[in-house]
Amino acid sequence: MANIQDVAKLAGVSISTVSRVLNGTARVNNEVKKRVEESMQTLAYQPNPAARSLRTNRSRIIGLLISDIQNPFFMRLIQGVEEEALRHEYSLILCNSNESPQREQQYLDVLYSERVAGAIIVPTREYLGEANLSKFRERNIPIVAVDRRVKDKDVDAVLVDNVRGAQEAVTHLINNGYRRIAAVTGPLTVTTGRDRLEGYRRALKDARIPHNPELERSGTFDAETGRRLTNELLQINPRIDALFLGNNLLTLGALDALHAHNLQVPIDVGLVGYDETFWSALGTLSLTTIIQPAYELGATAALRLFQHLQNPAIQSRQEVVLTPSLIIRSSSLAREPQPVKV
Amino acid sequence: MANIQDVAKLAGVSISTVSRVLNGTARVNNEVKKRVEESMQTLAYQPNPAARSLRTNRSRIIGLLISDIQNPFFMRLIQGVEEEALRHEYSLILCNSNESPQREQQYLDVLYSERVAGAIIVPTREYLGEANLSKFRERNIPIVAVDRRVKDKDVDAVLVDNVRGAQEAVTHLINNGYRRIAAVTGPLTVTTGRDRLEGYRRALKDARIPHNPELERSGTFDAETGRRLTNELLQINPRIDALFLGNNLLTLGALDALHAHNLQVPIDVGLVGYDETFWSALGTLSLTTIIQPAYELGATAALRLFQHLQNPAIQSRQEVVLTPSLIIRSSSLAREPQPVKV
DNA sequence: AAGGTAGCTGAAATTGTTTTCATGACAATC
DNA sequence: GATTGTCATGAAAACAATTTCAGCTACCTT
Repeated sequence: MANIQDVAKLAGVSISTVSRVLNGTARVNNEVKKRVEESMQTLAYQPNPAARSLRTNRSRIIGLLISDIQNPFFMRLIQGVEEEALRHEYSLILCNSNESPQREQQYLDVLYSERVAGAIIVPTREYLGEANLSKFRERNIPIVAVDRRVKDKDVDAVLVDNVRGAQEAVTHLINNGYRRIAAVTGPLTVTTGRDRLEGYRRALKDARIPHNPELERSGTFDAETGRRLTNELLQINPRIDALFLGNNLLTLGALDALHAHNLQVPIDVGLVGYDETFWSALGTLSLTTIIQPAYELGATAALRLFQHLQNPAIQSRQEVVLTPSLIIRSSSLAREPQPVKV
Repeated sequence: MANIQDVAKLAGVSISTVSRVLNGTARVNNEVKKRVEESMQTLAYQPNPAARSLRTNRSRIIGLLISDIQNPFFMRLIQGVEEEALRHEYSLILCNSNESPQREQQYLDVLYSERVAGAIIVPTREYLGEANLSKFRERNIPIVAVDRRVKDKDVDAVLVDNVRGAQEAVTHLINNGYRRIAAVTGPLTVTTGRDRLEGYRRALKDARIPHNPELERSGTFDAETGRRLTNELLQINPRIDALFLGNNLLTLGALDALHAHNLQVPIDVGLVGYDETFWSALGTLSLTTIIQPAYELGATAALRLFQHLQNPAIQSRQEVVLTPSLIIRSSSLAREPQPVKV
């Protein structure tokens, strides 16, 4: 494997000059430059990233720490990050915290000690912790939180407006005649759980529907939880007439529970889900859902990270909020529409 | 950030000794060792991976190059690799070729120049090419192909028995009274496409059902293709009575096409899919499918890779073949069972 | 003609580790 | 008592790049 010396020798220059051509850090005579470039070509020279990052204390790798690799939503997000990284000629270290703060911490340590150039994180908790942040800050490694906000100061975030999404979803149910609307949301320790519950409440409030805590359930973002909580809700009398689900996997479990109870969607129970996914419109299934721009979420976070990398001087914290949209299918359309004035 | 010198100074030894303690490459006096370890503790010392891999020409990172990050099947596979990597204290660079050989090549170059310790690849083509392989071989970077076989010599592979899976699926349809069975499979340029078609043919042959090329369609592994090819198959007279699908996304498209034609599964058309996934048993849907051990596929490939890394002397090529299994649900059970003797 | 400057280039230091080679201490062998 | 061997340790080289500093032209200014 050719190294910078070989290139220098072949081109008849010093390694400094080769380095300058490589990085464009200083002017090099055009002819010399050409000769160097030819030498790099013929030797198929590729700079050694280890030597580089040893010297510069920075790699061409960014870390992506997500919370659930099983969730299709995050696959889109990963893809967004990945494509943007490819475009900027960075590689991507993928880490999966599995919603476990311990594992998240473990991976933060890995990313730190690997000296990644930057990190994009779907946090599992409210704070990443000043201990972590100051370590990264000290080494000038930017961090961008994505999908979920953290309370730490100075952490950039790229989010979707969850309050708005949920509010829109539930308002849609109300406008279509549903009144006893229950909600199954994610953990209240993360903004995607809390904000969507908040949106649900606001929609009810705006429509002057009394708030009933019994109709609110929350738990972890998985199908089993969706099934369990939906089962609980279905025990309640009088029966709920609609269900708002806080993410795609919760929806999956809810559908299962409804089917087990022999309840038809939307005739017996209206339904609006969160996250557009493979099975949203599959066969007889036709779910009204909130679409999140998952790909854009990832791509935007990556772009923000690269802004930091290209201009380390940027200090200001930035919060980008993308807008979800409602796609109306039949799972929410069995009652007489009864728009409520707000 | 403390470096090895700081540790050495604090412990009152040379850096060589610290290195020896760190790597266990030679005996160190117990007391000295203890002192060194304490110093590492107090300084929160973490070895610099860049310096390490510069010296050893090997990183603690492995590359995973998959062909479609959107497919839930690969998510499970990724998770298998990721957990095994974590256990061995390796990080994972994730690359997504998107079934494009160009992008695959691009990423192979990235992995090579990043000096990954090893690579796990879901190939998009029949050959990785001797040019690539010899480069990796020269630097002693092991490669393991996963899910799909390549024809190159000396590439380890971890596979699922696709012929067997498909054969089992189609035999099951036959045993349950279906006779005009069509197949929609993936691209014939990859083993997961070709082998499953082969399994389909063998099942028919074993049952002495005449082979009808018109009932075989193949295309890329996505829902749109599944829909299109199923639509084509539904034009044929007399109508097919069952459908075998070559992967999860093809199944998704097929279900859509059947629904659009107002055909009921399994009454009008029996169906067996490939890959167990979120929507296999969702509401009224109840798909008989071939389950692939996706997680094990990834974990096994990673293990094989680490075998190579721990013992670079291993030369022998190994092909591990895992066994798929059939899970019977109602999508294949509307006819009178008519077992065929084989 | 002397001095200053802009533009290129090279030598050498630097980064943090692993690894080779050398050394000294001490025990075992003849 | 001389020689050999083993063990623990340190000094220094090597890895491949970036970066600082200094030097050398060639040209311009006064």
